[in-house]
Amino acid sequence: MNPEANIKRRFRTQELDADEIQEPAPRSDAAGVEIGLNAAIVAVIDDEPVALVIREAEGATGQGDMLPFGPFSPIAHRTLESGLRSWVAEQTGLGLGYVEQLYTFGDRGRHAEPGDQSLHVVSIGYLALTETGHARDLQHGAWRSWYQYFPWEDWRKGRPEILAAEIEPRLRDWAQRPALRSAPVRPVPREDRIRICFGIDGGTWDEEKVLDRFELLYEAGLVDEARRDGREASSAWTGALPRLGVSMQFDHRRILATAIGRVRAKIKYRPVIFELMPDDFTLFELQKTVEAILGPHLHKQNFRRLVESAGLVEPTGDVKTQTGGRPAKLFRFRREVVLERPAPGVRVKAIRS
Amino acid sequence: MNPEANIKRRFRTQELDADEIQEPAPRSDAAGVEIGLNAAIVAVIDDEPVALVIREAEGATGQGDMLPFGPFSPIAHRTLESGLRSWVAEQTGLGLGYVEQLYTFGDRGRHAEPGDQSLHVVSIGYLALTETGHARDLQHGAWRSWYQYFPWEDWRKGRPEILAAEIEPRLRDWAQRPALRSAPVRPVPREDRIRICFGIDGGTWDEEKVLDRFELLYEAGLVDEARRDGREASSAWTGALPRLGVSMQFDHRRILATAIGRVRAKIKYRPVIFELMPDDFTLFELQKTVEAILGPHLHKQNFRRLVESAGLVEPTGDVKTQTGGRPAKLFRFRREVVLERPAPGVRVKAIRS
DNA sequence: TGATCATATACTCACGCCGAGCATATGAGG
DNA sequence: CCTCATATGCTCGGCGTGAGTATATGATCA
Repeated sequence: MNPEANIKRRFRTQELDADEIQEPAPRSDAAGVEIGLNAAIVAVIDDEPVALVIREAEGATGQGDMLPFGPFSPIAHRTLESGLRSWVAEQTGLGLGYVEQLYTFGDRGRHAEPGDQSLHVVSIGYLALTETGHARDLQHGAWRSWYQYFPWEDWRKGRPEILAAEIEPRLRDWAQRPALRSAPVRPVPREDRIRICFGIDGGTWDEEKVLDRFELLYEAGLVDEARRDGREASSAWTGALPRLGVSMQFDHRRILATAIGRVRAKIKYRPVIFELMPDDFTLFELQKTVEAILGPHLHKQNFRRLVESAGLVEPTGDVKTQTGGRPAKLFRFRREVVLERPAPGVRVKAIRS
Repeated sequence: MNPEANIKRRFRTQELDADEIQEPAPRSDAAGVEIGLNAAIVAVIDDEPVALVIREAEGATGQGDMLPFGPFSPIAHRTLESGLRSWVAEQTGLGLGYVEQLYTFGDRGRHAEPGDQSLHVVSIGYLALTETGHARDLQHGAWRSWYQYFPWEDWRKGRPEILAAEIEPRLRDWAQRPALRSAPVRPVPREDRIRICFGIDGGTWDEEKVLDRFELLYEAGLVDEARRDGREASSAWTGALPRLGVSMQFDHRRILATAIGRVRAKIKYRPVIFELMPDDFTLFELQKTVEAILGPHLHKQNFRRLVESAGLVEPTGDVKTQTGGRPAKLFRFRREVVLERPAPGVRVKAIRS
């Protein structure tokens, strides 16, 4: 049995995803699939969470920022990850440290430039974390706050106004309109999806659902990428739509959303936060970095107790003065924790026989 | 700036992964990358966790079982996931329900048939969960206990003997030998990796680290796939190596390992376990299914309390007799929970301003 | 120089989750 | 009808964690 010699068209099984993407007629052939490697590189600079973007010159053909990316070449690249590192090094001058694969996007139309709907690119998104010190080595590109692309995710000053002012009314309007081509077996009502994603009507805001929120806005035609991809805008708001965040080229904003959600989730069960920290830091600086990633404020004393009792840090012996008050003890990451604890806090804990 | 018109060979940045794969000379050109869609389809039949495999006829060219898979065709397939569903339907007759992307594997040599080391295939692995009832609709292929491929993961009867008898001594031997080509910046000593992955010397067994354990065995040359891919076997044991689990073709065992780890992790924070259950079930049947996935036994009363108090199930009103004792109440999954709770149990909880 | 303030650090308490054991209900099978 | 196996219900104790209060120490400025 050799399935590779057996490419033919076949019937569509029922689709479970509630996706309504328009389908342009494909033009390229089966072999013409290109693999794009995309890097969402995250750092925290001056307590601001930032992503590394390549900014398009004004008036250029494309529209908006891009993430560093390039095609995967099986000749030049030993692995997918090394290919990514090469592209990032070439395009930005940055040598990556921590790198983690996020997701592979392959929907039609998502990664399409205007006028060329048939380019079939499968995007493999990666998350990279960079220490603030290294972040300043940048040669090309720019660090840009990720809240410029997702203003509704910025809860540092309380609930963002854009939610009640712009997003929620338009989403409610969209929820009233009939779904066009969705054929999920058991569709989740739009009202419920909105409530879950945006935590309204008694729901709670889950800071990890960054991608879900962006995809909902995309489906509702409320972000520029949706209109660019040919999705019709909400009829009631056509022409009067404000830009919900700064858009990006291709599906890069989706990849960045995936990255933000992943970081926010991961720092809770893996010590990846230290990938963003310099070698020595105060506990308050650490907390500020965590808050930059997660959003809302944390309880200071409990944060301190948590971090110390978990054995995540150890004091260096030095202190940092000029903090505006009592000098703060400096700490460093205890790398040995990963050798000691398996993974802090699992839910259903098993009992040993 | 157009990175796509800029494919050329570039220097290698430092590699952070501790990988020592041999690198055959590439033969295909840059455009010849094929995308393989692979499905790890999981079910629980008679309290046994099983995966759907295509069994190779005896004496055929390849060696070992395969997961259902096929190449992605941008013409025939609207999305990656619909392509996967098509391939599975064709090869097994099974219509998939819950499907989730796992990981994209792209290392050289991993997905290579003997004698053709230059085939460049990027494998996108998927996890699918199938209810026991649907599982019997199978037309081609076979359900096979996943512990046949990973006997060291089977802790239902206590710690598997194969660990102390076969695996640990060989791993300790491997740890003593010098690393050949690894060039990580901050290498984790082999002893520590073994201790973390297999929970020996005071470590704890983490049932989610299925992939880490398999990759360690691969690196140590202790699984058949490693030898097939050209990795030299442990010198001290050459010729006397027992097979550690049943091997699979290509990198399918690695994908299955990823799938097992993902299911084990995911049932702890998402109600995916019900994708494996029939509509009506007793709480003990539910517990048995969870235990089939996770391994060790759970505390019965606490499991019951957890499931009920979380609002995950509701009684149907019926009972199931002939259970050998008092008839058990039948329950069904309360789908509304996903509309109510965001995600049970996050670690660092944020306080509202 | 000393008063004042801001920050760092320490201690305490209470609630709730969860591991663990005991007790009771109910029907099957001999 | 007795016995057993399983289902179901209840309770206790420890620990994690949210949250408040108290103290230490140095910067800043009148």
